[in-house]
Amino acid sequence: MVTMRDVAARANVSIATVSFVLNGTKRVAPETRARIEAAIEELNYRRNVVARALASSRTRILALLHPDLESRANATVIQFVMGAAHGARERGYDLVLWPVNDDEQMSHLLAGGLVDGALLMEVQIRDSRVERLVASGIPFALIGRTENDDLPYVDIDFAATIREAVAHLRSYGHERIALITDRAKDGPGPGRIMRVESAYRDAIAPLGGPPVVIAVDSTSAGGREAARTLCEEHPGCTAAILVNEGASAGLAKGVRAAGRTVPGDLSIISASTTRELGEMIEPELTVMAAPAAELARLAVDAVIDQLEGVPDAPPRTLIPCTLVPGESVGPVR
Amino acid sequence: MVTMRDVAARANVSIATVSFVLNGTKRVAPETRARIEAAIEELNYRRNVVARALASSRTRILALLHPDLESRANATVIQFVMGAAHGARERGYDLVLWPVNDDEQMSHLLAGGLVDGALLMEVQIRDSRVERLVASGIPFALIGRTENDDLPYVDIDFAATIREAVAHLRSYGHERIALITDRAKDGPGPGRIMRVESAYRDAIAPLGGPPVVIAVDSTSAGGREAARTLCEEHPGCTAAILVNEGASAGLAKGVRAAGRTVPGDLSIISASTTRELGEMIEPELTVMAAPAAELARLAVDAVIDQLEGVPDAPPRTLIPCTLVPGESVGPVR
DNA sequence: AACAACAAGTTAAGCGTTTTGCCGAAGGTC
DNA sequence: GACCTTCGGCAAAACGCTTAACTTGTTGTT
Repeated sequence: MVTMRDVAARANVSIATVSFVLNGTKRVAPETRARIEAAIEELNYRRNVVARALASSRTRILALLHPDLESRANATVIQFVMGAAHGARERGYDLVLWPVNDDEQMSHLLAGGLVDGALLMEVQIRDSRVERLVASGIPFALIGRTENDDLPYVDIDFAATIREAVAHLRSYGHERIALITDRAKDGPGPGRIMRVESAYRDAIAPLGGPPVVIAVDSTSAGGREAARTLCEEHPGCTAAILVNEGASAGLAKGVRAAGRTVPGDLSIISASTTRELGEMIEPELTVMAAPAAELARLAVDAVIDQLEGVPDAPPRTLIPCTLVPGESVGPVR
Repeated sequence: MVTMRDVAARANVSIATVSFVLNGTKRVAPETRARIEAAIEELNYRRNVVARALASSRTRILALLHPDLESRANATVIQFVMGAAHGARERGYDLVLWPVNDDEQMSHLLAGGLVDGALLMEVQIRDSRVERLVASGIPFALIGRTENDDLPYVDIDFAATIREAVAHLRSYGHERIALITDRAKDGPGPGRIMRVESAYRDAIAPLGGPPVVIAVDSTSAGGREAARTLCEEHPGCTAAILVNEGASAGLAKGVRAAGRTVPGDLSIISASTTRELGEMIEPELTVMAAPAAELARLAVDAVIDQLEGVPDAPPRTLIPCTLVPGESVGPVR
C-alpha cells in the first residue's frame, strides 16, 4: 500500500505538506504543489479514508436508519434510498444502511463512531428512536415529523398535496370525496395519517359534506376492502383520494369487481406514490408523485450542512407531491 | 468520549487486556475479565470502530456497487439491497451504497480503503467493472455472471426458472409459447438476456414450434408494444413468458386493449419479479418471484467468508425463482 | 536599521485501537 | 533444586493520517 510517506519522500517534502495539498488546508508554493501532485500521480496514491477519519475524527459517513423494509418495500422507498446515496456521494460522503428495529441496537451503532450524521426514516409522532438520536449528539435529519417541530426534518407537504388533489377533483365537479389511508402498524404511522386526515378535513370543509375516511392495510386486499366499504357504505362518494401506495391497485380492482367503473362511477387519485405505479394499473391511475429523491437529497444536505457548519441552513422543509394526470379522474356523472 | 484507556484505568489493567477481553483474542483470568466487563458497563463504553479498523486494517464494511438505480427502480432491487444490508448486519458488517457509473471513480473508491469487500450488481457478460474489481484485490461477489464463470457469483437460475414456467404452461396445454425480454441498454444486460433466451429455446424445443422472442423496453409502453407484436405477428401463441418486470402491466393492458382476454386468449407468466407486482395487475398475474433477498444474503455471506477465510465456501450459486400462481394462466382454448 | 508580518515548510503529538514480544509467577517434571 | 511450561498480564510499536506549534527566510514599514 502506498502511503503519504511514500509520496512525501518522492516529492522531497514532509508528509504534512502532502496533507495540506490534498486537503487544501494551507497554502503551498505552486512548484512544490506540482511536485507533490506529480508524485501522487506517479505512485497512484489514494489517501486512506480510515486513517483520515481517525485523525480528523470525521468519517464522512452518514447512516440511513430505517426499520425493516424487506417486506413492505415500495417504489418510493428505493427512490429515497438511492437519492440519499447519490446526494451523499456528490458531497464526498458515504451512506451506510442501518436496518434498526431496536432502540438499544441503534444507540450501540451510533456510539461506535462510524458515522458523522444520520437520517431517520419512517418517523412517528412519538418516536423513542428520535430521543436516542438526540441523546447521541450526532447531527441528523428526520424523514417525517415528530411532535417536536424544532428538530431538523424533511417531509411531504401533505396539506398542500391533499389540497391540490381535492382541487383537481373539484375541477371535475366532484363534491363527495373519500379519503383512504393506511392502518398498518408498521406503516407510515399515526403522525402522517393524522396530518393527512386533518388536511383532508380542511380541504373538503368548503364542500359541506361529511368526511369519509377509510383506513385499510397497505396491500391489494386492503384496497379491495376499501372498495367494498366505499361502494356499500358510501355510495354517494364520486371520488377517492388514496394515501396508501400498496392499496392502490386493489382499490381499482375492487371498484370494478363491484360492477362500477373508474373513472365513470368513481374517480381515483393515489397520492404519495410513483408515476410508475400509476402506469401499472388499469386504468392508468392519476397520481400525486412523492418527491422521494428530492426529499432524500434535502435531508442529506441538511445533515452535511450541520456537519460542515453552514450557517442557517434551512433544516425544516416540506415538499408537496406533484400531480401526474392519468385516466382515473373524470367528470362526475 | 470514553475510550479503552478509561476502561483500563477503572479496571486497573492495561488497555491491551481490555482489548483481549473485547475481542476474545487472548485468555484473561475470570476475575480480571469481570472487573473489565463491569468497567465497560459502568462507563457505557463502546469501542471506536474507526480506530479498530485502522489498527486491524479491517473496516468490516462492505460496498454495494450499483449503477444508477434512481430511475428504473423496481421492487426486486430494493429487496436485494435490504437483504444485503440485513445479511451484513447479522454478521457484524456494515453496508455502504456506492452508486458508480464510471470505472475510474469505482477504482478510486475501492483504493480508499474504506471497504473490505464488495458486491457488484447488474453484472454484464463483458464488464469492465469486473476487471477493475479483480485488479483492486478486494474480495467480492458478483450479482449475475460474466464470461468468466470462475469468479464468485450468485445469480438467478434462469434455466430452471424458464423450464418451470414452460412446464407450468404445458400442464395447461400450451404449446406455442412466446418469450418477452428486455431491450433496455441499461437493463439486465445481454448476458442475462442471452441466458434466458437459450434456456427458453431449450425448454420449448420438445414442442417443435418456432421460438418467438420479443424484446421491448422495460416500461408500460414496452409491454403494450409487446402485446401488439404478439397479437398481430404471432396470433398463434397462446402463452407468453415475460422476463421484463417493467413491461408486465403493459402487456396485460395491451392484450386486453387488443380485444383479447387474459388468460382466455393468452396466458401470461411474469418471471423474475415479485408477488406484489403480480397482485397489482388485473388479472392477478402468475409470477415467478425472484429470490432477491436470498441472493443478496448469499452474496454477502460469500464475501464475508472470503474475508474471514472460511474454507471452501461455495461462491458460485444459482437459485431459481419460485412460482406464485395467480389468475393469468389458464387452459388453452 | 530594526522590527513586524507573512509565506512556506517541518516537527511531532495525537486519534483509539490491535498485536507482538516480553516478563514474572506459579506449577510440573526429573 | 534446577529447569521448562504455561498462564496472565503489560509495554510499546504500529496503523496512516491531521493539525497545532514552531522554524526559517523574505518582504514591507517606519
